[in-house]
Amino acid sequence: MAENPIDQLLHHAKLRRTPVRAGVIDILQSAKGPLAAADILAKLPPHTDAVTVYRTLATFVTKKVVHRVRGEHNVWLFAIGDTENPARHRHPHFVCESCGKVECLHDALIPPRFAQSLGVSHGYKIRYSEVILHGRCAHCAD
Amino acid sequence: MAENPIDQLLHHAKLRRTPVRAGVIDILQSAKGPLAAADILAKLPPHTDAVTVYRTLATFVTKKVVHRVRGEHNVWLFAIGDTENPARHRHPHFVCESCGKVECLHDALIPPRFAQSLGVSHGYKIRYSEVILHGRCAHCAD
DNA sequence: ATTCCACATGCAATTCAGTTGCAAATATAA
DNA sequence: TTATATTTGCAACTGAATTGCATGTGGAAT
Repeated sequence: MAENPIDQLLHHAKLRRTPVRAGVIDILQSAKGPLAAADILAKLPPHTDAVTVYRTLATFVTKKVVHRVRGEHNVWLFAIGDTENPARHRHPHFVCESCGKVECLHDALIPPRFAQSLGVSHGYKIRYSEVILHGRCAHCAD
Repeated sequence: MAENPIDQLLHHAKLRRTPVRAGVIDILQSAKGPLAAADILAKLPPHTDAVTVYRTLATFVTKKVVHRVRGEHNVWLFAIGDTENPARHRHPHFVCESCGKVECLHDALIPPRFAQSLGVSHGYKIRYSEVILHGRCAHCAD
């Protein structure tokens, strides 16, 4: 029972270690940004079942192992989150409208009470704010 | 050539007046919030073709007659926008995680330079900020 | 009022992300 | 090692949205 980082992550989330789960975590950990299920599937060993990947990702989202963002075309993209600190999942994201690249702005902080400052009607309870910045990345700008 | 509001809107957008276009505008104008293509289709006369509705909405988006928001389950929702003032399309939206209702926060203002304040990397050009507040509406709260 | 044609529509077929049901396989605790 | 709750794999399905193409039409030009 070697407690490498992946084992720790899965154990902490109370999930069994399976090849697909370990593979998905490994892929997301070395990814530069959020990936679509199809991208992840393509990086997994051949013949890996897509349904298993979808279910793995869904499980990871509910267990807060990963978080998901919407890409330009309403496709879910997944990124490793901070299991210890769920609030860390709630960072803004950037989408490049030219190359489609998506980035997590890990360190950006959505101002506390930001939602309230927007004038939500009385009686509404805000749980979290989804912030997606659209523009052009350094590579695609000008 | 009666220049009622719908005619004005279409004429301003340099689009021909057709029954489906007029119907979609009429439906969106009297809607309480953003609607999915399927909702709009359901309110149009029977046997209206779904493809026409999708194409109509796509045209309206590019002509800035309407704007679109993503609902809870990655489905596009459409709402009438301010054709005169495109910046008005860029308001925050609210999604109720309980009943699924989506609202335009027409009057809320995303602070100028909000995006910049989030610490985007150098060289990135932000075109607009997408803000979606998730929570529970007054009806679903507590 | 009539003509004409770029633009808009209708239909059928297709794509693509994601889901569901169920039987077989397997990770882990006992 | 065994027992069982979980997870996987397969096949079939759903639902949003798109595409190709032939037909129809709004409205400017005549």
